[in-house]
Amino acid sequence: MTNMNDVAKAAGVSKSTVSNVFSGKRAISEAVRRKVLISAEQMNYRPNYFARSMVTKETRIIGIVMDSEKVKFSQYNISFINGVLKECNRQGYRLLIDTLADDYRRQVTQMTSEPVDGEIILDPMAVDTRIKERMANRRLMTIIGKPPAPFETKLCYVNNDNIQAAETAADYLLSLGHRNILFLNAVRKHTVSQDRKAGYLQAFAKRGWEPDGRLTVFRDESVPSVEYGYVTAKKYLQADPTLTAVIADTDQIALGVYRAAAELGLTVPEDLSVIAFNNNTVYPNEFNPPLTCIELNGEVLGQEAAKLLIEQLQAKEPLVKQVIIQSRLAERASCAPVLR
Amino acid sequence: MTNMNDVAKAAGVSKSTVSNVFSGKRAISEAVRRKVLISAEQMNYRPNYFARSMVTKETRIIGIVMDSEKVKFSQYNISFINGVLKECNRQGYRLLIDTLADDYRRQVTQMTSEPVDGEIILDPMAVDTRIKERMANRRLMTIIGKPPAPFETKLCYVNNDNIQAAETAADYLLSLGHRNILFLNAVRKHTVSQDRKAGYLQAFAKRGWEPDGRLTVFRDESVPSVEYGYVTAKKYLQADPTLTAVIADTDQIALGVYRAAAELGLTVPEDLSVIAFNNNTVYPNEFNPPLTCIELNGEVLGQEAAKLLIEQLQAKEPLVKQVIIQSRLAERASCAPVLR
DNA sequence: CTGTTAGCGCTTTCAG
DNA sequence: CTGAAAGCGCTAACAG
Repeated sequence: MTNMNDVAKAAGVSKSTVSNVFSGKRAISEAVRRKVLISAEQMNYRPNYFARSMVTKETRIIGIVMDSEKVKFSQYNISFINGVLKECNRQGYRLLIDTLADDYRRQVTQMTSEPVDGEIILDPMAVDTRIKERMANRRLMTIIGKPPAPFETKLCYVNNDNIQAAETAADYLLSLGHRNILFLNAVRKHTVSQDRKAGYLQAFAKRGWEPDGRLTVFRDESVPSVEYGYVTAKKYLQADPTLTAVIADTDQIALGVYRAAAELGLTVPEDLSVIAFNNNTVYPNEFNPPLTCIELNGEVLGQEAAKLLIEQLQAKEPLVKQVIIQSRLAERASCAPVLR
Repeated sequence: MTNMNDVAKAAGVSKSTVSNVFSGKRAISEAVRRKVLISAEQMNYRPNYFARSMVTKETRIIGIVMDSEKVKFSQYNISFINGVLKECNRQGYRLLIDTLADDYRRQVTQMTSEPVDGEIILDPMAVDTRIKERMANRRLMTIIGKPPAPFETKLCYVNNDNIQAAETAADYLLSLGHRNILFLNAVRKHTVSQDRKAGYLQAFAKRGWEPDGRLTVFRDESVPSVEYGYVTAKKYLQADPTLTAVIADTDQIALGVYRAAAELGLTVPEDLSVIAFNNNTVYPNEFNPPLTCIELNGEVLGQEAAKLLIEQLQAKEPLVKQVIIQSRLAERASCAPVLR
């Protein structure tokens, strides 16, 4: 590999002149600049990324770390990633999927600093060693979702307003006259599910009511989405004919609900209203009937996360800031007033 | 930041001993090893990623580069990425989304070597500067899809067997008695579309027939998938009542076809058979009727791509190898024998 | 505006 | 099995 010295010699200038041509940190006369660039071009030279990073202590790479057990992007993540990517591109950063399998993490030979300036942490958990460890090392990060309670006021995070989202969903159904609403929530351990439950309760509370606690179901992680929606909805709908509406955690779960309804001879939305949280506008629109949704804008979430992280990287002072993203109701055709 | 020297001093050993403890390149007595590890732990030390990379000339990061215009993962890409990630994890590599906006790429200050050992190149085009440039610099890569003709025999690539896939689709419809089959193909410029067209023609040819050339339509990139399926299918179906089947490039396009059919009073599959290429088993299964597909296994593609790239990285000799992935027919309920 | 010099933190000879 | 010394390719501080 040809290096800076070679280029300097070929162009008949000093190493630091070449450095400055490429880093732009100091003005260089146009004549010299051109000479250097031509030599570099001929020799097919480009500055070495690591050598530069080593001295500047900056990589211009941000990491995204997910739960190392799953190491798999979901439907949900993809729009998020696209948002992150968009902002990275705007600001000249690269994105590293910064998850190593646990087998590797534990090996001493793999114990190195992370090659990133900062990280976006996905799926924070109530007890999260990833976050603790990074705080101990003063690494910069932004969390997606609500961080564990002890850190909530100390960290940067970006989150959907899950309380508002769930309240909007429940309130919408209540306003259509529904009273017995089945809530097919996500996995219990995540903070999202707790917030959504709170929002759901709040919608009832605002009217001075309280829903039947048994109508909030938490998902079992091992069951696929559609299956979860199908099995659970079928069970509850059969057991309780007064149920007139379902809130589903995702559009795929709603699909399962549709199937259950069809099998039970229930028509959506005449006999059963269905609403879901989701962040994909393509499929829900083509469901039969088109699915009314609370649209979570994953792309905006991702973009804000990247923006907030990069803001931290460039700030002189430590920065603590939260960004909460509102979601909105997209009325389509899966909800209707309850028939008396 | 604490460095190797600090740890060496604290542990009362030399720098190179510390180095060997962390790199595992030379055996170290258990007593010394433990002493070093304890000191490191106390000082919260981890070897610096870049300093190491700089001398080993290895990053253990692989890049994935997409068309820098779009910088956006599609539905299609996600399972692919998951496959790549799976293999990276298995082998202890990290994944960098190695796309910088064109504005940045063109800046001299951003001209550096890429911080990766090798790259996976997405969406190769007939004339692809990304590939040319990398070949000139002897960078290691594997291409996804068929590389531009001049390089086809010189590069590693992984591809779906698109000819086989399209032939299978067309043959299936022909065997059901369909003769006038509309083919809603992808964008013309990609090699995929050409291969699929070839497969489609081949199915006819094997029976000594030739389809009406006007029945193969290429997609206009600017139109969203569902829209493309809807508008095109509607137009052709109205113009030509002898059409009894459609091959759609993706499940979303098929969704558009469903809508067109519904509007024209055509029932799927009785009046119109629909089949699509796709790599998502969740949604198509829940369509009404469930969509018969040629299933492209994106995850396998991704995994093989990563495997092939890492194989190159570790090979002593240059390696040229191709991996072709077969796809299979998933019969669901959107195709039926043609009625006479 | 240009050049000289001293590291950044690690691995890698090469001697012990 | 351990240690000393020489670089990897770059930037930054300083002097001209």
